[in-house]
Amino acid sequence: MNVRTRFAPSPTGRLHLGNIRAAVFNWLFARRHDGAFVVRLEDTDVDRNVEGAEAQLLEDLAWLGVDWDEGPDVEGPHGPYRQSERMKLYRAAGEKLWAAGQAYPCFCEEGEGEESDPADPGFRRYSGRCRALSPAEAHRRVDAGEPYVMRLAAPLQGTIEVMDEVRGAISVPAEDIDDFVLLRADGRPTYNFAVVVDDVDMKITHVVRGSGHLSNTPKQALLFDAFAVPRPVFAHHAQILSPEGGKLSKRSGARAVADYRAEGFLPEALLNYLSLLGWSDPEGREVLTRDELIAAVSIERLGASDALYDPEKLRWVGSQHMARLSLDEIVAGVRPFLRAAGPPVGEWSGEVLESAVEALRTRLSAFGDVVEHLHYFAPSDEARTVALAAVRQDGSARTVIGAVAVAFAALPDREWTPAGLKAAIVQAGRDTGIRGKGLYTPVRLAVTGQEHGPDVARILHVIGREEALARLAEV
RNA sequence: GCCCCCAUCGUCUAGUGGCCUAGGAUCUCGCGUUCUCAGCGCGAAGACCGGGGUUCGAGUCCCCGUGGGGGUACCA
Repeated sequence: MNVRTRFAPSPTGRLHLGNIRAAVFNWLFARRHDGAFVVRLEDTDVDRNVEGAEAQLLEDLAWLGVDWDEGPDVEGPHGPYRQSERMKLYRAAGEKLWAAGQAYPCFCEEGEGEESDPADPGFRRYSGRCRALSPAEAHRRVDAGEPYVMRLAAPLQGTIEVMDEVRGAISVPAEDIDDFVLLRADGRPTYNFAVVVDDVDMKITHVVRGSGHLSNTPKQALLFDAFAVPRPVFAHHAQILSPEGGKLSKRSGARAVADYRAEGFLPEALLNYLSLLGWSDPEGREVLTRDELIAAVSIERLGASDALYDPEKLRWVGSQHMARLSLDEIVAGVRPFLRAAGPPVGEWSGEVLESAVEALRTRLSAFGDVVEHLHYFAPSDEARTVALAAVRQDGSARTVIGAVAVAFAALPDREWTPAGLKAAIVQAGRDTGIRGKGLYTPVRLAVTGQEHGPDVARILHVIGREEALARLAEV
């Protein structure tokens, strides 16, 4: 079978962690089987469409490395790929179902003709009143221009069974699904109808999505049946919930894909983390490349229970991917963030830049993290004041600083390197008879204003002779 | 209200009746490496939601309860 999957977002805003999850799996799955991945825009709700959202959405997908074979901006044999441009198709599909006796026009006002149950306050269901109309009358009234909606002639009794690849067979009583609306009075399709018409037309073979869509599935299955086409494979995976377990909303950490991008997060790492929610590698690996994910992905390994978004683990995955990068790659990734930080760090280049990145690389989950660690090179005034005071109070420390300053001053320029500086410090230690902590800490304090941080020699290399000597002289 | 789905360490998960005195990852803590921090290595702590069944045997199967998620729209 030629696998075809799709991602069908609404252009209502940025792509979020929640909605991207389905895109990731569908894409991985299509690639795994050399199939096609289709992007379709569900923009039938004109009021909710947001200007520019479509372009951003595609941009976010592209950044993630999720590429599509057919979509709004790619010609394909099953287009157009915007629902707003497919209106004729939905109407035609409605007519077809009517002609086949699977649907019927309904002339009731909205809310009219519904059954209710005094014993069950929340109960509401369309009675099927217009279903009883004779074909002749229905046609007469439609032809007369009377407003109507098209409803599905849903099964009256029995149970509707749907096969879900993740959770097995699920069934719902037929009475719980009424003759829902397919085409609105203004001719626009409802969500469930548009989805199925498109999935049929676009020959979608696997519908993989979050468990939130599970309750739509029986309705959609009924529609596939009404069209007399085979149902696609349905698979409902875990949905992403907020860290607290509630719905993933902006407040609860549902960040836009674009935010991660802006922070310099590695797209491959985000892809990796997302795939880990509700899916597990048969070999138990947790850090996987794009290609490894494609090779490993399968519906069988999808989980049924919802997963909580865990920013901590995301960071860890990010750091793991970062660790696999070469120094050059990190330098390149970090450069824009350094530039934005302004001088002097914005002007680092060559060996100095490399040294700085080498000093910081184990602390990065994303390129943008680099700015949080710049204080190691450019300490705040308060930090230095406090640190300097501590050094001045300590006779041994002052001795060290003096010796180190002398050693540094004598260091040829070409030896102003991490190795050369380290040697100079060691030499100063020998001269003063002070070693270990007593030797390094005063230097670190005087230079960085902090007790902890990356290799002191590296920091000295980065800040340069002039600045380094100036700081030591302040003691 | 009614319908559907879900339920293993705080979190992500492995586990398809005996291999489970429940494994891995993250997080936390300790030790080691090291001038310190980060990283890395090693170790510790930490879970089968509750109650009934079925079975020689249940984390694994069934039922009920509880909790969570979703639906119940001429929203998507």
